[in-house]
Amino acid sequence: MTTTPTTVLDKVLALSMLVTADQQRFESAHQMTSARVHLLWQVGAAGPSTQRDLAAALGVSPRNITGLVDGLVGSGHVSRESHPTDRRATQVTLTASGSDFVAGLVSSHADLAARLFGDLDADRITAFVETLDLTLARFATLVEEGS
Amino acid sequence: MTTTPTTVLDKVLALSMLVTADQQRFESAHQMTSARVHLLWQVGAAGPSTQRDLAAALGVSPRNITGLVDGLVGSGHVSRESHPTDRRATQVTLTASGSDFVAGLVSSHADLAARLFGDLDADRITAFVETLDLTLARFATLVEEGS
DNA sequence: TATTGTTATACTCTATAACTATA
DNA sequence: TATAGTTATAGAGTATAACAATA
Repeated sequence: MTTTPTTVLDKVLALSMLVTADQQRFESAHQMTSARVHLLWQVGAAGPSTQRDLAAALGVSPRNITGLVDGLVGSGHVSRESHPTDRRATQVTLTASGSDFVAGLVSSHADLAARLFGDLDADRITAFVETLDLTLARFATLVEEGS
Repeated sequence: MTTTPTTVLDKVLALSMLVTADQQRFESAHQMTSARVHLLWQVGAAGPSTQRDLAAALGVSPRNITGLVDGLVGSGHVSRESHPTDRRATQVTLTASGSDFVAGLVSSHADLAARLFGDLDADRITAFVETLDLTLARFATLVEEGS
């Protein structure tokens, strides 16, 4: 029985889709959308950020950030604070409720990872990660060739 | 150096995101959106389908399918044919252009898979797929417990 | 009476372009 | 002159609810 490259890729994508479905359950349970969660995650990771920085980090337009922040201010997850040195800019900051949400997100992610990979042999994990690293490195090579 | 389960999961997701980015390049090169590609892929896999069936397969509302099919009829990728036995229903069918597009999609996917996994040792591939299968099986267990 | 697809309406995410306030 | 964010406008994807034609 030979395993084709396409089969391997499809299994990776199947796993990823299941993880995505899990995230969506978390989101709808908290009446939150993916775009807003992404923004909260970013602010949680980078700390208070200007909308400009968030637009760059999320790869969307500044106008889009305005709308997402509007929604998250409305739901009480973030606040707009004045920038200490640049009066044009605002700093998007997590509220207590926003911090709680991000903490829940992180722990839900860690829980899932632990239940998926926590019981596997150390050797198996090592080999698995090695293969992933090889593949990710190969992607970088492809991008160089492609562009 | 210990590898945490979260690190493993994040690498899987990183690979998946790169694949997704590759798909998006393909889509924008063909002036196509993910939702429409998904519908075309489904029709390619299942053959001519009612809009009802497509709604169920894609997990979206029937109304949504109406809009997607409208767009794909406009771009010439599908046509609405009358259902042979049920006069309420329409059958969404690939045109020649739609079939070409799906064929391109399949070969692009296979190409990427070959470049990512084609040169790896057979042993490494076997171990990798085994771990993926273990993890996917574990997901099924989680879902049973969860619901 | 139930089902298929459409019209009506609305919300979220996304984009570009023009504008205001600052730098 | 350039930059940060907003208003204006538009389009795609998504949803529910009401309705027509057909089963």
